Amino acid sequence: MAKRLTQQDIARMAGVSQATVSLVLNNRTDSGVRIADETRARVLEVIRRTGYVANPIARRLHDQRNRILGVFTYEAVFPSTRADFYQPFLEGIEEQAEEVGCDLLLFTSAKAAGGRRRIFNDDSRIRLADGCVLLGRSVDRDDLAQLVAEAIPFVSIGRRDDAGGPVPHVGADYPAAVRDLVDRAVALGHRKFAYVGAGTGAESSADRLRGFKQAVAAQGLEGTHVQFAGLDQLRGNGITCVLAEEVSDGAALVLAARERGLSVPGDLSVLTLGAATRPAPDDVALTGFRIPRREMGRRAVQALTEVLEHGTTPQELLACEFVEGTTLG
Amino acid sequence: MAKRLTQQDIARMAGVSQATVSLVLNNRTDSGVRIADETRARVLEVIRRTGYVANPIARRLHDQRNRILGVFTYEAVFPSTRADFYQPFLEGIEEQAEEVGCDLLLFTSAKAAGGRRRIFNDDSRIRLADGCVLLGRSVDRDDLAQLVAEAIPFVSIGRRDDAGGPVPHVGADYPAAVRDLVDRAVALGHRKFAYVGAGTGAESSADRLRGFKQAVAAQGLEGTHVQFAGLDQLRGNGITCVLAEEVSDGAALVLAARERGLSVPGDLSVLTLGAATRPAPDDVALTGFRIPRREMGRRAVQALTEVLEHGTTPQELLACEFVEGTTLG
DNA sequence: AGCCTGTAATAATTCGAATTAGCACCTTGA
DNA sequence: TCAAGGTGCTAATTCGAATTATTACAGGCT
Repeated sequence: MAKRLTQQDIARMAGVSQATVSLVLNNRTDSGVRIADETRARVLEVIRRTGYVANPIARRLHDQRNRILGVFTYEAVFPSTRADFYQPFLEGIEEQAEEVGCDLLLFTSAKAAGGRRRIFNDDSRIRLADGCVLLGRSVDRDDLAQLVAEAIPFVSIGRRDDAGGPVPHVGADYPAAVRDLVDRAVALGHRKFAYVGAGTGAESSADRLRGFKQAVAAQGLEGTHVQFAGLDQLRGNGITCVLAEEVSDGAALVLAARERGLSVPGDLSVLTLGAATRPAPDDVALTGFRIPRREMGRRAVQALTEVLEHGTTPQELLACEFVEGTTLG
Repeated sequence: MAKRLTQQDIARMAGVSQATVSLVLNNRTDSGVRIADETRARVLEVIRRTGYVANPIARRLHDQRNRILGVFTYEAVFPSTRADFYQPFLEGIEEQAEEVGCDLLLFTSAKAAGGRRRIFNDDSRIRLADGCVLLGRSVDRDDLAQLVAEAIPFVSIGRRDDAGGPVPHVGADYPAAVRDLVDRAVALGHRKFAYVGAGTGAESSADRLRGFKQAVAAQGLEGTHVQFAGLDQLRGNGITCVLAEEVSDGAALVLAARERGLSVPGDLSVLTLGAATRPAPDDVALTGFRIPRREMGRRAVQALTEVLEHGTTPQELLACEFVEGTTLG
């Protein structure tokens, strides 16, 4: 197997020094560097003849960037059961990575010590990348704290509470989106609301519930919070509008109501808050909002670029887009 | 911007030399190298505390392994329009990569000079990875030849013709799968067949058509080949069984026939050969075969491991599984 | 003391390309 | 004839980790 050509080889063939080859190759014409046209031509001719291409490895060693961005997820990204959630984010990430000329490193080697991957284990490879995008509904708090403590350049997709310091993130503005939904419902005459879902745990859940509470408080209305949707219970309390954190919960509620002979949105309005932890039927046109997942992916990579270049700590919330369905009236 | 830690830094902290850190890190215990347990422990402690990981670039400049496997595709992998095709392969790739403890590098930086990515451009990063899996319906012949010529470890998913030498690949055994379909149809009484699809260009197309021709020849029957499916033309020629390369073409044919009041498979049988270049409706239960995409992904990574370890040139075709649908009778 | 034998660690070099400092040569001009 | 200034190129160093050759030192033996 023919050994790869080096600049030294080219230099020898052209009867010049390795430095000259490098200068010609990089077309350096700035101050203090001059190569005679005749020499330049001779070197270029040898390069053309041999088809020499600079070894990217050696080249990267010199500047301080590998042009590799890491993508960390707490579970495998490709299984189709996870596709609904990860896919749109990754699409944006890939797009922007292509834009800035970086390759993406998926940390598949992070062995699941007990089912779930960890960023920091005895042989963490996180530093292989120049920086890292964190992807997942929730993020291990210890991992997060360590990332901050060790000043590893990273950006979380999804807002994160401080963890021993501010956490750079690109999230969705759930409070605003939920408030908007409540306000629309109020405008249509609704007065008694229920929030169905965890409302706690992951920041994304807490943010939604917070938006809900803010909205009902601002309107001076009643709003209750339950973990699970009990149709009878809701109806019994005179609730006319339900906000379901999970899309699948919302859809299930609509189907259950209709099965019971109730009209949606005639008797009950159901709004969804976009969470897609579980796959949901797509034959129910729920009213709610769309999480700008792809855009979040793009922005996360842009933010990471800023972190890498200026050492900043970007935090940004993107607006969610209202989706006109058939379940609000 | 916090500079990346180097072995020199670790050495300073542990009060030893850079060489010692390297030796400890690589767990070198062979002849002539000895590190006192106490020293080793001290160095390891600093490494653990700092989360230091060797710079892959520098490491790769010197020897040959990074535990990074590259994945090259000629287009973005994540857009949902491409998901049907890439997803199952990637699932297998990710699975096996996790198995062997390697991270995956997606070459998103390969600038699309004119829409399509290229492996070799002025700053090819292919060598960042230990080896590379090539993914796509067709592969640029020049790229392939250069990979072979430069002895870059790689494995193609999908059989490839020689390109200045044998091309390592893990493919699907289309000829056998198509022959099997024809034989089944013959057993049910069919005598006149048509193959609908390119049948040329990509190896996967050519292989299918070859299998088709072999099968009808072996049975001494008639088989015609057309690029596009014209229902009238097919019927006019007395054809009773159509093999459609593309799933979407097969589905379209079935829908068109039924719209025309024809019965499938009563009046016409339609078989699909699994190509998923375009998204297809999933409400038509086509009879045909399943391409073991996920398994191919797995095997490709295994094959790549063999290439890396033994310098072999594995070539393997996996069997396709017959899928009993409702369109053959 | 002098010599040998292990043991434990380090200095120095290597990989390939980029960069900086500086050398050797050639004109000019006084 | 010699300093000044410009031109064209190269030697030497750098990046970070791996490896080879070498040194330093302790303890045992004659």
